[in-house]
Amino acid sequence: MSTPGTPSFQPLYLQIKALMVKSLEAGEWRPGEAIPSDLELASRFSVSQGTVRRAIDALADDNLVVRRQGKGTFVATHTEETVSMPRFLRIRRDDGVDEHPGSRLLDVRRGKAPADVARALDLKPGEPVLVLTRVLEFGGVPVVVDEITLPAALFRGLTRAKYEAYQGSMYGFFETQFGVRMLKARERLKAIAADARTAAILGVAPGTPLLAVERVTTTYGDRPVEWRRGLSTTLHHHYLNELG
Amino acid sequence: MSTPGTPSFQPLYLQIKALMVKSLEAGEWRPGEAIPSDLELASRFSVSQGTVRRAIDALADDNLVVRRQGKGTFVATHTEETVSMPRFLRIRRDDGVDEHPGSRLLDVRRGKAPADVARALDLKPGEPVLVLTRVLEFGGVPVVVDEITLPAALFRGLTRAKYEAYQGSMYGFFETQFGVRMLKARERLKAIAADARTAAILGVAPGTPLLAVERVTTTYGDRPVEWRRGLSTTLHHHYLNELG
DNA sequence: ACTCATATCTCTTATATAAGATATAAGACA
DNA sequence: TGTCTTATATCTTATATAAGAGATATGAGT
Repeated sequence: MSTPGTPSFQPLYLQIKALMVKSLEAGEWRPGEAIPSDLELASRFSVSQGTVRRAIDALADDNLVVRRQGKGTFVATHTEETVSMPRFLRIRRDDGVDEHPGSRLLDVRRGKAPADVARALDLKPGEPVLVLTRVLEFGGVPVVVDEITLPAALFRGLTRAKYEAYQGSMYGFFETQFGVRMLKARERLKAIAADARTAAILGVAPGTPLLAVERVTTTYGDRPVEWRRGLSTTLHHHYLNELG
Repeated sequence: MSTPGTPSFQPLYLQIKALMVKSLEAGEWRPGEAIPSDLELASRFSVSQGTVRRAIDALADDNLVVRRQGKGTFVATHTEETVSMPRFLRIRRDDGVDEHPGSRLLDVRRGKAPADVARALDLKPGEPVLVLTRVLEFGGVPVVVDEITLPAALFRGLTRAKYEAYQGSMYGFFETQFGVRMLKARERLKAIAADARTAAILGVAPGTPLLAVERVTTTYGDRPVEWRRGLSTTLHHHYLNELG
């Protein structure tokens, strides 16, 4: 019988995985780069190739690395998402066309974390944050208004000009410019009535039902590093979710 | 160079997996039962135990089977969800309490598939369907109104009385009474204004923003077998989604 | 209650082989 | 000589096998 609370037996390959996560977190292997080969890692950790493989499989399951046969295993990155669909974006066109939306930054300002956001971000209420407001446009039509709150301490030097100079996705920007890697997210969806300002941006009548998506995004160790709230018209778009 | 269209190389363990899916689909191994042990399967398919393991791992990833160390590998079932949260239900209370909602059936009627539903279910427009209407209640408070459309051919003999006699989740009912196993689902979420009837059921004002969840549920071979549309108040509840 | 045997899944190692990617050497040819 | 093509070697990950030890659950016997 195992005492509740006692950490149950952890297989070797998960221990190896944990070591590798540390290397990733410490930046020993950087996004986009290849990590050492199976055999190198096997000798480094003094385990068999098969055990290293299982550890890497687990990392690949968590989307921390990507394996490419014949080439190597690469640290996952948000900077290669410009071609495909951003990994965390679930809004789609109703007609099924897989369009990559454009992003338009409306505003960057500093502020203090309100109580609820502070709780979600593990900050003390009133700690300095950055608040970005942006619009996602499908085919030039505004569909989503995002309000993105970031702990100022992690994103020192983020300005509107800096973001606009960057070519690529927002998470790619965070990753390359601030070393903050967005790994997981938890979203809570609600339906709300459009306020006047959002309605104006989205070109709908105030009071129109909008899809509200509140997201807490985390990095290594499930540490929350982003809080955002997106409001979407769902006249010609929807939020897609696959249950498996 | 591989000719486009040529089926690319398929590893042995995936072939074994496919064979096992056939056995599951054919009902050789029934929901809740144990499948043969690793070693038995290895000898049956004339491959090593390791290869069988990988095949079973793949089945477990797809939620088709569940492994229990020391006991065996069991065919996944919806009939054991009464204790835990139903696997496909994402509506949660805002206060974080993990409550299992109650289900109240309002109506069962037969009808003909309208064009859009027919398309989603791979039926011809006008083919006979069953339409169930039910309410999900959290702590006795109605939160979701579901309209569930089923191909009549697959659910012959489904009546209100029969469902109410069954103790357990709806998918458990479908599984045990009709042999239809719900494996995957694809949901499209929108925000809409409450119509008069739904508003009355949910106890909100007509026009209140509701979360609309359209679901197409599939069984083996990605064959669609259920279409449903749920309308939820999101005053004290939300739809939870983890992105990973 | 306790121990023990046994059947199960789980993990680790070791060894081969296959398949994809890439660089380099060798040869054909103008 | 210079360039193109082909063959070869050598990386990489991917797959398969076999054998042994560990962990968990169950039931039989004491």
